[in-house]
Amino acid sequence: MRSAALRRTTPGRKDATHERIVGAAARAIRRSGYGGTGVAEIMKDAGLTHGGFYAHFASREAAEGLAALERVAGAAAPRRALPALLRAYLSRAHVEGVETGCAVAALGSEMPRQAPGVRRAATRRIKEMIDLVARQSPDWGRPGAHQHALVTVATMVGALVLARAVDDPQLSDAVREAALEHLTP
Amino acid sequence: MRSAALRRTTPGRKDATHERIVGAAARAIRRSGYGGTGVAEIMKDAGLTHGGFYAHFASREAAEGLAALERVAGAAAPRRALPALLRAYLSRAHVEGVETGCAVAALGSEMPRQAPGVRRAATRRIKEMIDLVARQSPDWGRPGAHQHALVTVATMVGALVLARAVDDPQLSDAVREAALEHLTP
DNA sequence: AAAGCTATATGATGACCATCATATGCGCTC
DNA sequence: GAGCGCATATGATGGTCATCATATAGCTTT
Repeated sequence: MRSAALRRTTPGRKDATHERIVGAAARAIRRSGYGGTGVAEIMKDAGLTHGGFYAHFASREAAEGLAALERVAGAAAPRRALPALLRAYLSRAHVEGVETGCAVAALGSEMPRQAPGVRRAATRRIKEMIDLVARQSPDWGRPGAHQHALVTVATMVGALVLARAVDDPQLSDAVREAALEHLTP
Repeated sequence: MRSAALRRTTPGRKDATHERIVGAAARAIRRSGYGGTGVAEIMKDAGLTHGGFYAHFASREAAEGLAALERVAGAAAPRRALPALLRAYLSRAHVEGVETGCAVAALGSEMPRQAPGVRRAATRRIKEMIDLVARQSPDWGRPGAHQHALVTVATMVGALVLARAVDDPQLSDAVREAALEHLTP
């Protein structure tokens, strides 16, 4: 059906498809939420059909646990300094790019009702995000630096959630910009 | 079936039931999310059965739009001064009381994919929350006060979302307390 | 106190979805 | 270059859920 992209049995190719499915699941879940994402949607996103899903995962839940572990653009990517990270995190592009952006903001309020495995993965991601911010903070090492990172992350996530939730573009921009100015000295 | 609570046709009683259903829907939605809340769950919460739902609402979506408008404890309630409001909002009780707490934190990351009516209602709630904080801020009226309120609300919501998302009680408390100390001077 | 109006209950229907059994067809091996 | 093994596709099945048609029962009016 597809041309060259779809070798069938070459050793190691299954793993590639597997990762493609996980990536598609991560995107679909951020787009449609945990409950709203069906197996069919995930597989269509990966360019496959729903039946083949179970050659890779035991159940939908298993896949969602993994997908939560998927690399999170906003949380893990940039090694730049804090101001640049903040500008990227609080950019209009990130507000509009729910599907590929920070999963903590996209799924945060759904976490309390997720399966334990999913919550564990989310907790790990959140800790990574806090550590990332803490290490890039100017007073890294001083007392209170960790607390300060907690607050910074809370403000980042809260501002992104609000800027996305609201259907008023002016308010959305105002939230982003107020948070950005507050956080960048 | 029930004893005295269930008069059938007394004028005005339908409205009371109606409000009971809206309240039940608001709780159920905060508990189970927008997609995860079924008509049966809402009606059971209201002490009725699923069929009667359609005597009150045209569809599930219609009810959900209304439920989003429902008064939100954390967002609309207290007229006290800012520090008291913050202590309540960032209390452990509020972290644990998803069902009756702030709907913005409980549903924020689900908002981008909701129906227009729901988003409009959410936007109004968020604006009310911002105004509430702005009015109670000590520098109410001075330039920048509104921007400052935006940041305060973002930090409040973000901290609550994170404290609830995480499955590590210590981290949950740390986020709450760091945000609280940062916001109360 | 009987009849009628109307709020709620019961049960049916059709859609959607996760899961699984089985079919198909691509490359690798000989 | 023919057959075989394995990844993916197809189609079936059972469960869940929203919606609706119809049944029931309590208040109200006379």
